[in-house]
Amino acid sequence: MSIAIENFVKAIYNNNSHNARNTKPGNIAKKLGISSAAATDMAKKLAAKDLLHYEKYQELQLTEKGKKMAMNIVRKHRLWEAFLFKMFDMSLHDIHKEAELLEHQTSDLLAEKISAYLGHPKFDPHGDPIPNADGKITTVDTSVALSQAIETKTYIISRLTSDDKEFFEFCAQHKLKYGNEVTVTKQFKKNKMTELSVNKNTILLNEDFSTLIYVNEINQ
Amino acid sequence: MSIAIENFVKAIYNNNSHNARNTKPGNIAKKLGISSAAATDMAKKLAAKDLLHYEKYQELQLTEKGKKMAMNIVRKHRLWEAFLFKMFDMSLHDIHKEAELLEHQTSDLLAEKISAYLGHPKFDPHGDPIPNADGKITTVDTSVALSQAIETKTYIISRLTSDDKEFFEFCAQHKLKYGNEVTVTKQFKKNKMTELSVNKNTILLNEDFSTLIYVNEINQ
DNA sequence: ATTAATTTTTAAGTTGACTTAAAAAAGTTT
DNA sequence: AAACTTTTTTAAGTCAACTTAAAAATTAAT
Repeated sequence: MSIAIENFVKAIYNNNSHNARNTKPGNIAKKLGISSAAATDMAKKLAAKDLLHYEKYQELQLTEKGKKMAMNIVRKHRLWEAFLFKMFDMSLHDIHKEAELLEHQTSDLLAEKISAYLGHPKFDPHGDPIPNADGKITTVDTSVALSQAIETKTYIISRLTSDDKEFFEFCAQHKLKYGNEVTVTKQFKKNKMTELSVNKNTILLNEDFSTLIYVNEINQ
Repeated sequence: MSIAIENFVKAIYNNNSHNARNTKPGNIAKKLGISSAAATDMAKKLAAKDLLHYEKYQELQLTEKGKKMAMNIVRKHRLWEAFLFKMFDMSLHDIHKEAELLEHQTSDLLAEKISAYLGHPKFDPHGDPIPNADGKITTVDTSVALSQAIETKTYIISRLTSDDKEFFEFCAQHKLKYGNEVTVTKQFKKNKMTELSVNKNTILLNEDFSTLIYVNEINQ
Protein backbone atom coordinates (compact mmCIF):
# COMPACT_ATOMS: atom_id res chain seq x y z
CA MET A 1 0.00 0.00 0.00
CA SER A 2 1.32 3.39 -1.00
CA ILE A 3 2.05 6.34 1.25
CA ALA A 4 -0.88 8.22 -0.36
CA ILE A 5 -3.26 5.42 0.63
CA GLU A 6 -1.83 5.20 4.14
CA ASN A 7 -2.24 8.93 4.64
CA PHE A 8 -5.79 8.87 3.30
CA VAL A 9 -6.86 6.07 5.61
CA LYS A 10 -5.11 7.71 8.53
CA ALA A 11 -6.83 11.04 7.83
CA ILE A 12 -10.24 9.36 7.93
CA TYR A 13 -9.36 7.58 11.13
CA ASN A 14 -8.14 10.75 12.81
CA ASN A 15 -11.25 12.57 11.65
CA ASN A 16 -13.64 9.85 12.80
CA SER A 17 -11.95 8.94 16.02
CA HIS A 18 -13.49 11.80 17.96
CA ASN A 19 -16.92 12.04 16.43
CA ALA A 20 -15.89 14.93 14.25
CA ARG A 21 -18.37 16.62 11.97
CA ASN A 22 -17.47 15.76 8.44
CA THR A 23 -15.79 12.76 6.85
CA LYS A 24 -16.72 13.45 3.26
CA PRO A 25 -14.03 13.51 0.59
CA GLY A 26 -13.82 17.31 0.56
CA ASN A 27 -12.87 17.55 4.20
CA ILE A 28 -10.32 14.75 3.99
CA ALA A 29 -8.89 16.44 0.91
CA LYS A 30 -8.49 19.65 2.88
CA LYS A 31 -6.56 17.88 5.61
CA LEU A 32 -4.28 16.21 3.10
CA GLY A 33 -3.79 19.27 0.92
CA ILE A 34 -5.21 17.68 -2.23
CA SER A 35 -8.25 18.50 -4.37
CA SER A 36 -11.71 17.14 -3.61
CA ALA A 37 -11.68 15.42 -6.95
CA ALA A 38 -8.55 13.51 -6.02
CA ALA A 39 -10.13 12.51 -2.72
CA THR A 40 -13.27 11.21 -4.45
CA ASP A 41 -11.11 9.16 -6.82
CA MET A 42 -9.12 7.77 -3.93
CA ALA A 43 -12.29 6.93 -1.98
CA LYS A 44 -13.57 4.86 -4.90
CA LYS A 45 -10.25 3.12 -5.24
CA LEU A 46 -10.08 2.26 -1.55
CA ALA A 47 -13.67 1.03 -1.58
CA ALA A 48 -12.62 -1.45 -4.28
CA LYS A 49 -9.82 -2.58 -1.97
CA ASP A 50 -12.32 -3.07 0.85
CA LEU A 51 -10.67 -0.43 3.02
CA LEU A 52 -13.73 1.78 3.29
CA HIS A 53 -17.42 2.08 2.41
CA TYR A 54 -18.19 4.64 -0.24
CA GLU A 55 -21.54 5.87 -1.41
CA LYS A 56 -21.97 8.98 -3.47
CA TYR A 57 -22.40 12.12 -1.37
CA GLN A 58 -22.24 10.12 1.87
CA GLU A 59 -19.70 10.10 4.67
CA LEU A 60 -16.71 7.80 4.24
CA GLN A 61 -16.49 4.94 6.69
CA LEU A 62 -13.51 2.68 7.22
CA THR A 63 -14.12 -1.07 7.05
CA GLU A 64 -12.58 -3.33 9.67
CA LYS A 65 -9.68 -3.84 7.30
CA GLY A 66 -9.31 -0.09 6.88
CA LYS A 67 -9.46 0.53 10.61
CA LYS A 68 -6.80 -2.07 11.19
CA MET A 69 -4.57 -0.40 8.66
CA ALA A 70 -5.17 3.03 10.19
CA MET A 71 -4.37 1.76 13.67
CA ASN A 72 -1.14 0.22 12.44
CA ILE A 73 0.00 3.56 11.01
CA VAL A 74 -1.18 5.53 14.03
CA ARG A 75 0.70 3.10 16.26
CA LYS A 76 3.92 3.66 14.35
CA HIS A 77 3.44 7.40 14.33
CA ARG A 78 2.91 7.62 18.07
CA LEU A 79 5.72 5.19 18.86
CA TRP A 80 8.10 7.34 16.84
CA GLU A 81 6.86 10.42 18.66
CA ALA A 82 7.48 8.79 22.02
CA PHE A 83 10.85 7.41 20.96
CA LEU A 84 12.23 10.60 19.43
CA PHE A 85 10.94 12.56 22.42
CA LYS A 86 12.85 10.31 24.79
CA MET A 87 16.04 10.06 22.76
CA PHE A 88 16.60 13.54 21.38
CA ASP A 89 16.16 17.14 22.37
CA MET A 90 13.79 18.27 19.64
CA SER A 91 10.62 20.37 19.59
CA LEU A 92 7.30 18.53 19.57
CA HIS A 93 6.61 20.15 16.24
CA ASP A 94 9.81 18.80 14.69
CA ILE A 95 9.20 15.39 16.24
CA HIS A 96 5.73 15.33 14.76
CA LYS A 97 7.06 16.10 11.30
CA GLU A 98 9.68 13.35 11.48
CA ALA A 99 7.12 10.82 12.75
CA GLU A 100 4.80 11.77 9.91
CA LEU A 101 7.45 10.54 7.46
CA LEU A 102 8.98 7.65 9.38
CA GLU A 103 5.61 6.03 10.13
CA HIS A 104 5.30 4.88 6.52
CA GLN A 105 8.72 3.24 6.38
CA THR A 106 8.67 1.27 9.57
CA SER A 107 8.27 -2.51 9.69
CA ASP A 108 6.11 -4.15 12.31
CA LEU A 109 9.31 -5.66 13.66
CA LEU A 110 10.97 -2.29 14.21
CA ALA A 111 7.79 -0.84 15.72
CA GLU A 112 7.78 -3.69 18.22
CA LYS A 113 11.46 -3.10 19.07
CA ILE A 114 10.77 0.58 19.70
CA SER A 115 7.72 -0.23 21.81
CA ALA A 116 9.68 -2.75 23.90
CA TYR A 117 12.56 -0.32 24.38
CA LEU A 118 10.11 2.25 25.76
CA GLY A 119 8.43 -0.32 28.00
CA HIS A 120 5.33 -0.53 25.81
CA PRO A 121 4.04 2.96 26.58
CA LYS A 122 0.30 3.66 26.46
CA PHE A 123 0.56 7.32 25.43
CA ASP A 124 2.72 9.49 23.21
CA PRO A 125 4.09 12.91 24.25
CA HIS A 126 0.89 14.65 23.12
CA GLY A 127 -1.20 12.40 25.35
CA ASP A 128 -2.53 10.40 22.40
CA PRO A 129 -3.04 6.70 23.16
CA ILE A 130 -0.73 4.24 21.39
CA PRO A 131 -2.54 1.22 19.90
CA ASN A 132 -0.95 -2.16 20.72
CA ALA A 133 0.45 -4.49 18.08
CA ASP A 134 -3.04 -5.90 17.45
CA GLY A 135 -4.32 -2.42 16.66
CA LYS A 136 -6.29 -2.10 19.87
CA ILE A 137 -6.33 0.86 22.21
CA THR A 138 -6.59 -0.52 25.74
CA THR A 139 -6.89 2.76 27.59
CA VAL A 140 -10.20 4.58 27.97
CA ASP A 141 -10.37 7.90 26.22
CA THR A 142 -13.28 10.18 27.12
CA SER A 143 -11.93 13.29 25.42
CA VAL A 144 -13.77 15.12 22.67
CA ALA A 145 -12.66 17.72 20.17
CA LEU A 146 -13.55 21.28 21.18
CA SER A 147 -15.70 21.40 18.06
CA GLN A 148 -17.92 18.78 19.73
CA ALA A 149 -17.88 20.22 23.25
CA ILE A 150 -21.11 21.37 24.88
CA GLU A 151 -22.01 25.00 25.63
CA THR A 152 -21.55 26.25 29.21
CA LYS A 153 -19.50 23.21 30.23
CA THR A 154 -15.96 23.50 31.55
CA TYR A 155 -13.21 21.19 30.33
CA ILE A 156 -9.53 20.43 30.79
CA ILE A 157 -7.33 20.30 27.71
CA SER A 158 -6.05 16.76 27.24
CA ARG A 159 -4.15 17.19 24.01
CA LEU A 160 -3.28 19.27 20.99
CA THR A 161 -3.13 17.18 17.84
CA SER A 162 -1.10 19.69 15.95
CA ASP A 163 -0.22 19.62 12.34
CA ASP A 164 1.41 22.99 11.88
CA LYS A 165 3.41 25.77 13.38
CA GLU A 166 0.67 28.37 13.10
CA PHE A 167 -1.59 26.26 15.25
CA PHE A 168 1.11 25.82 17.88
CA GLU A 169 1.84 29.50 18.02
CA PHE A 170 -1.84 30.32 18.36
CA CYS A 171 -2.20 27.88 21.25
CA ALA A 172 0.83 29.22 23.06
CA GLN A 173 -0.42 32.80 22.68
CA HIS A 174 -3.86 32.01 24.09
CA LYS A 175 -2.77 29.73 26.93
CA LEU A 176 -4.28 26.70 25.25
CA LYS A 177 -2.06 23.99 26.62
CA TYR A 178 -2.22 20.57 28.21
CA GLY A 179 -3.97 20.68 31.61
CA ASN A 180 -5.47 24.16 31.32
CA GLU A 181 -9.17 24.86 31.98
CA VAL A 182 -11.46 26.13 29.26
CA THR A 183 -15.18 26.90 29.31
CA VAL A 184 -17.14 26.60 26.11
CA THR A 185 -19.43 29.64 25.98
CA LYS A 186 -20.98 29.20 22.55
CA GLN A 187 -21.06 26.80 19.59
CA PHE A 188 -21.95 28.58 16.35
CA LYS A 189 -23.26 25.73 14.27
CA LYS A 190 -23.69 27.64 11.05
CA ASN A 191 -20.24 29.20 10.91
CA LYS A 192 -18.68 26.22 12.65
CA MET A 193 -17.08 28.47 15.24
CA THR A 194 -16.47 27.69 18.88
CA GLU A 195 -16.29 30.44 21.50
CA LEU A 196 -14.49 29.76 24.73
CA SER A 197 -13.27 31.45 27.81
CA VAL A 198 -9.74 30.82 29.01
CA ASN A 199 -8.36 32.73 31.98
CA LYS A 200 -11.20 35.27 31.68
CA ASN A 201 -10.35 35.92 28.05
CA THR A 202 -12.72 35.07 25.25
CA ILE A 203 -11.38 33.18 22.25
CA LEU A 204 -13.13 32.38 19.01
CA LEU A 205 -11.93 29.27 17.14
CA ASN A 206 -12.83 28.19 13.65
CA GLU A 207 -13.27 24.54 12.77
CA ASP A 208 -9.67 24.14 11.59
CA PHE A 209 -8.45 24.69 15.11
CA SER A 210 -11.37 23.47 17.23
CA THR A 211 -11.02 19.95 15.82
CA LEU A 212 -7.36 19.77 16.83
CA ILE A 213 -7.85 20.47 20.52
CA TYR A 214 -9.14 17.64 22.68
CA VAL A 215 -10.64 18.15 26.11
CA ASN A 216 -12.09 16.17 29.02
CA GLU A 217 -15.15 17.19 31.02
CA ILE A 218 -14.51 18.22 34.59
CA ASN A 219 -16.34 15.79 36.89
CA GLN A 220 -17.71 17.56 39.90
CA MET B 1 13.68 14.87 -4.92
CA SER B 2 11.82 11.58 -5.07
CA ILE B 3 12.83 8.28 -3.54
CA ALA B 4 13.38 6.87 -7.04
CA ILE B 5 15.88 9.63 -7.79
CA GLU B 6 17.63 9.23 -4.46
CA ASN B 7 17.99 5.50 -4.99
CA PHE B 8 19.29 5.99 -8.52
CA VAL B 9 21.95 8.47 -7.44
CA LYS B 10 22.90 6.28 -4.49
CA ALA B 11 23.24 3.22 -6.73
CA ILE B 12 25.66 5.08 -9.01
CA TYR B 13 27.64 6.29 -6.03
CA ASN B 14 27.87 2.83 -4.50
CA ASN B 15 28.87 1.41 -7.85
CA ASN B 16 31.51 4.06 -8.53
CA SER B 17 32.91 4.35 -5.05
CA HIS B 18 35.17 1.36 -5.41
CA ASN B 19 36.24 1.57 -9.03
CA ALA B 20 33.70 -1.01 -10.06
CA ARG B 21 33.49 -2.15 -13.65
CA ASN B 22 30.29 -0.83 -15.10
CA THR B 23 28.21 2.25 -14.38
CA LYS B 24 26.05 2.17 -17.48
CA PRO B 25 22.27 2.34 -17.15
CA GLY B 26 21.82 -1.41 -17.57
CA ASN B 27 23.95 -2.28 -14.57
CA ILE B 28 22.34 0.36 -12.37
CA ALA B 29 18.95 -0.93 -13.50
CA LYS B 30 19.94 -4.42 -12.42
CA LYS B 31 20.88 -3.21 -8.94
CA LEU B 32 17.62 -1.33 -8.58
CA GLY B 33 15.42 -4.04 -10.04
CA ILE B 34 14.10 -1.90 -12.88
CA SER B 35 14.39 -2.20 -16.67
CA SER B 36 17.33 -0.75 -18.60
CA ALA B 37 14.90 1.46 -20.46
CA ALA B 38 13.73 2.99 -17.21
CA ALA B 39 17.32 3.59 -16.16
CA THR B 40 18.15 5.32 -19.46
CA ASP B 41 15.11 7.56 -19.03
CA MET B 42 16.10 8.38 -15.49
CA ALA B 43 19.69 9.12 -16.51
CA LYS B 44 18.48 11.68 -19.05
CA LYS B 45 16.19 13.23 -16.49
CA LEU B 46 18.92 13.51 -13.89
CA ALA B 47 21.34 14.96 -16.43
CA ALA B 48 18.80 17.75 -16.99
CA LYS B 49 18.80 18.34 -13.23
CA ASP B 50 22.60 18.54 -13.25
CA LEU B 51 22.95 15.50 -11.01
CA LEU B 52 24.99 13.49 -13.48
CA HIS B 53 26.71 13.55 -16.87
CA TYR B 54 25.01 11.49 -19.51
CA GLU B 55 26.23 10.67 -22.99
CA LYS B 56 24.70 7.94 -25.08
CA TYR B 57 26.33 4.55 -24.52
CA GLN B 58 28.83 6.01 -22.06
CA GLU B 59 29.30 5.44 -18.35
CA LEU B 60 27.20 7.58 -16.01
CA GLN B 61 29.12 10.02 -13.87
CA LEU B 62 27.75 11.98 -10.94
CA THR B 63 28.30 15.73 -10.95
CA GLU B 64 29.44 17.48 -7.78
CA LYS B 65 25.79 18.15 -7.02
CA GLY B 66 24.96 14.49 -7.58
CA LYS B 67 27.83 13.33 -5.40
CA LYS B 68 26.72 15.63 -2.62
CA MET B 69 23.23 14.23 -2.81
CA ALA B 70 24.52 10.66 -2.78
CA MET B 71 26.72 11.33 0.24
CA ASN B 72 23.79 12.82 2.11
CA ILE B 73 21.73 9.68 1.57
CA VAL B 74 24.64 7.34 2.30
CA ARG B 75 25.28 9.28 5.51
CA LYS B 76 21.70 8.81 6.64
CA HIS B 77 21.71 5.15 5.70
CA ARG B 78 24.87 4.40 7.65
CA LEU B 79 23.81 6.49 10.64
CA TRP B 80 20.58 4.51 10.83
CA GLU B 81 22.55 1.27 10.59
CA ALA B 82 24.79 2.33 13.45
CA PHE B 83 21.90 3.63 15.52
CA LEU B 84 19.62 0.62 15.11
CA PHE B 85 22.58 -1.68 15.75
CA LYS B 86 23.27 0.05 19.03
CA MET B 87 19.68 0.38 20.20
CA PHE B 88 18.03 -2.89 19.22
CA ASP B 89 18.82 -6.56 18.95
CA MET B 90 18.23 -7.10 15.25
CA SER B 91 20.10 -8.95 12.52
CA LEU B 92 22.38 -6.89 10.28
CA HIS B 93 20.20 -7.94 7.39
CA ASP B 94 17.05 -6.59 9.02
CA ILE B 95 18.85 -3.41 10.06
CA HIS B 96 20.00 -2.89 6.51
CA LYS B 97 16.47 -3.23 5.19
CA GLU B 98 15.09 -0.72 7.70
CA ALA B 99 17.89 1.76 6.96
CA GLU B 100 17.19 1.41 3.24
CA LEU B 101 13.70 2.82 3.87
CA LEU B 102 14.36 5.27 6.69
CA GLU B 103 17.23 6.99 4.87
CA HIS B 104 14.79 8.70 2.50
CA GLN B 105 12.57 10.09 5.25
CA THR B 106 15.15 11.56 7.53
CA SER B 107 15.76 15.29 7.86
CA ASP B 108 19.28 16.66 8.16
CA LEU B 109 18.31 17.72 11.67
CA LEU B 110 17.40 14.20 12.76
CA ALA B 111 20.52 12.77 11.12
CA GLU B 112 22.62 15.19 13.13
CA LYS B 113 20.81 14.24 16.35
CA ILE B 114 21.47 10.55 15.69
CA SER B 115 25.11 11.25 14.86
CA ALA B 116 25.59 13.28 18.05
CA TYR B 117 23.89 10.61 20.15
CA LEU B 118 26.35 8.04 18.80
CA GLY B 119 29.33 10.35 19.35
CA HIS B 120 29.72 11.09 15.64
CA PRO B 121 30.88 7.61 14.64
CA LYS B 122 33.18 7.18 11.63
CA PHE B 123 31.96 3.73 10.62
CA ASP B 124 28.74 1.77 10.51
CA PRO B 125 28.37 -1.84 11.70
CA HIS B 126 29.49 -3.17 8.29
CA GLY B 127 32.70 -1.16 8.46
CA ASP B 128 31.49 1.35 5.88
CA PRO B 129 32.66 4.92 6.55
CA ILE B 130 30.00 7.46 7.52
CA PRO B 131 30.26 10.80 5.67
CA ASN B 132 30.10 13.88 7.90
CA ALA B 133 27.36 16.49 7.64
CA ASP B 134 29.26 18.20 4.80
CA GLY B 135 29.25 14.97 2.81
CA LYS B 136 32.95 14.30 3.32
CA ILE B 137 34.52 11.03 4.34
CA THR B 138 37.45 11.86 6.60
CA THR B 139 38.80 8.36 7.07
CA VAL B 140 41.12 6.74 4.54
CA ASP B 141 39.68 3.72 2.80
CA THR B 142 42.11 1.53 0.88
CA SER B 143 39.73 -1.35 0.36
CA VAL B 144 38.74 -2.62 -3.08
CA ALA B 145 35.95 -4.86 -4.25
CA LEU B 146 37.03 -8.47 -4.81
CA SER B 147 36.11 -7.97 -8.45
CA GLN B 148 39.02 -5.50 -8.63
CA ALA B 149 41.50 -7.48 -6.56
CA ILE B 150 44.76 -8.65 -8.11
CA GLU B 151 45.63 -12.28 -8.85
CA THR B 152 47.92 -14.10 -6.39
CA LYS B 153 47.56 -11.41 -3.74
CA THR B 154 46.19 -12.14 -0.27
CA TYR B 155 43.65 -9.85 1.36
CA ILE B 156 41.63 -9.41 4.52
CA ILE B 157 37.87 -8.94 4.22
CA SER B 158 36.95 -5.45 5.40
CA ARG B 159 33.26 -5.51 4.68
CA LEU B 160 30.28 -7.14 3.08
CA THR B 161 27.96 -4.59 1.49
CA SER B 162 25.05 -6.89 1.39
CA ASP B 163 21.75 -6.30 -0.23
CA ASP B 164 20.08 -9.65 0.15
CA LYS B 165 19.68 -12.77 2.19
CA GLU B 166 21.06 -15.10 -0.47
CA PHE B 167 24.32 -13.21 -0.43
CA PHE B 168 24.55 -13.39 3.34
CA GLU B 169 23.89 -17.09 3.39
CA PHE B 170 26.51 -17.69 0.73
CA CYS B 171 29.09 -15.75 2.71
CA ALA B 172 28.35 -17.56 5.94
CA GLN B 173 28.59 -20.91 4.19
CA HIS B 174 31.98 -20.14 2.65
CA LYS B 175 33.56 -18.42 5.66
CA LEU B 176 33.54 -15.07 3.92
CA LYS B 177 33.32 -12.77 6.88
CA TYR B 178 34.88 -9.65 8.33
CA GLY B 179 38.55 -10.16 9.18
CA ASN B 180 39.07 -13.46 7.33
CA GLU B 181 41.93 -13.98 4.88
CA VAL B 182 41.32 -14.67 1.21
CA THR B 183 43.75 -15.18 -1.65
CA VAL B 184 42.68 -14.27 -5.14
CA THR B 185 43.83 -17.07 -7.39
CA LYS B 186 42.35 -16.01 -10.71
CA GLN B 187 40.36 -13.17 -12.31
CA PHE B 188 38.38 -14.36 -15.31
CA LYS B 189 37.90 -11.14 -17.24
CA LYS B 190 35.66 -12.53 -19.92
CA ASN B 191 33.14 -14.23 -17.65
CA LYS B 192 33.65 -11.68 -14.89
CA MET B 193 34.36 -14.39 -12.38
CA THR B 194 36.74 -14.24 -9.45
CA GLU B 195 38.38 -17.37 -8.05
CA LEU B 196 39.66 -17.35 -4.51
CA SER B 197 41.04 -19.55 -1.87
CA VAL B 198 39.64 -19.37 1.64
CA ASN B 199 40.82 -21.80 4.27
CA LYS B 200 42.29 -24.07 1.56
CA ASN B 201 38.94 -24.20 -0.22
CA THR B 202 38.47 -22.77 -3.68
CA ILE B 203 35.50 -20.52 -4.32
CA LEU B 204 34.28 -19.09 -7.58
CA LEU B 205 32.34 -15.84 -7.43
CA ASN B 206 30.39 -14.16 -10.17
CA GLU B 207 30.31 -10.39 -10.51
CA ASP B 208 27.08 -10.04 -8.52
CA PHE B 209 28.86 -11.20 -5.41
CA SER B 210 32.46 -10.14 -6.04
CA THR B 211 31.44 -6.48 -6.17
CA LEU B 212 29.81 -6.70 -2.74
CA ILE B 213 32.84 -7.93 -0.84
CA TYR B 214 35.53 -5.40 0.03
CA VAL B 215 39.05 -6.34 1.03
CA ASN B 216 42.32 -4.76 2.12
CA GLU B 217 45.73 -5.88 0.96
CA ILE B 218 47.90 -7.50 3.57
CA ASN B 219 50.99 -5.35 4.04
CA GLN B 220 54.00 -7.47 4.66
C1' DA C 1 36.97 -7.59 -40.35
C1' DT C 2 32.62 -9.69 -40.54
C1' DT C 3 29.47 -11.96 -37.93
C1' DA C 4 27.23 -12.89 -33.74
C1' DA C 5 25.93 -11.66 -29.11
C1' DT C 6 25.00 -8.27 -25.87
C1' DT C 7 23.65 -3.90 -24.35
C1' DT C 8 21.60 0.55 -24.85
C1' DT C 9 18.29 3.39 -26.68
C1' DT C 10 13.89 4.66 -28.68
C1' DA C 11 9.04 4.26 -29.03
C1' DA C 12 4.72 3.36 -27.33
C1' DG C 13 1.91 2.20 -23.56
C1' DT C 14 0.42 1.60 -18.40
C1' DT C 15 -0.50 2.93 -13.65
C1' DG C 16 -1.00 5.87 -9.58
C1' DA C 17 -1.67 10.18 -7.86
C1' DC C 18 -2.61 14.10 -8.76
C1' DT C 19 -4.79 18.73 -11.41
C1' DT C 20 -8.59 22.08 -13.34
C1' DA C 21 -13.09 22.99 -15.01
C1' DA C 22 -17.75 21.92 -15.64
C1' DA C 23 -21.94 19.31 -14.32
C1' DA C 24 -24.79 17.38 -10.77
C1' DA C 25 -26.44 16.93 -6.28
C1' DA C 26 -27.01 18.53 -1.64
C1' DG C 27 -27.62 21.97 1.79
C1' DT C 28 -29.04 26.63 3.20
C1' DT C 29 -31.64 30.85 3.28
C1' DT C 30 -35.49 33.59 2.91
C1' DA D 1 -40.67 25.84 -2.18
C1' DA D 2 -37.67 28.44 -5.03
C1' DA D 3 -33.33 30.46 -5.47
C1' DC D 4 -28.79 30.73 -4.09
C1' DT D 5 -24.55 28.75 -2.23
C1' DT D 6 -21.64 25.11 -1.33
C1' DT D 7 -19.95 20.62 -2.03
C1' DT D 8 -19.30 16.47 -4.56
C1' DT D 9 -18.73 14.14 -8.65
C1' DT D 10 -17.47 13.52 -13.42
C1' DA D 11 -14.55 14.29 -17.27
C1' DA D 12 -10.39 15.21 -19.31
C1' DG D 13 -5.67 15.88 -18.87
C1' DT D 14 -0.72 15.95 -16.64
C1' DC D 15 3.44 13.98 -14.69
C1' DA D 16 6.63 10.58 -12.66
C1' DA D 17 8.06 6.13 -12.83
C1' DC D 18 7.70 2.43 -14.56
C1' DT D 19 6.80 -1.59 -18.54
C1' DT D 20 7.58 -4.38 -23.16
C1' DA D 21 9.19 -4.75 -27.74
C1' DA D 22 11.81 -3.33 -31.52
C1' DA D 23 15.71 -0.62 -33.50
C1' DA D 24 20.40 1.01 -33.08
C1' DA D 25 24.89 0.88 -31.35
C1' DT D 26 28.53 -1.29 -28.99
C1' DT D 27 31.31 -5.20 -27.71
C1' DA D 28 33.06 -9.82 -28.33
C1' DA D 29 34.30 -13.90 -31.10
C1' DT D 30 35.86 -16.39 -34.84
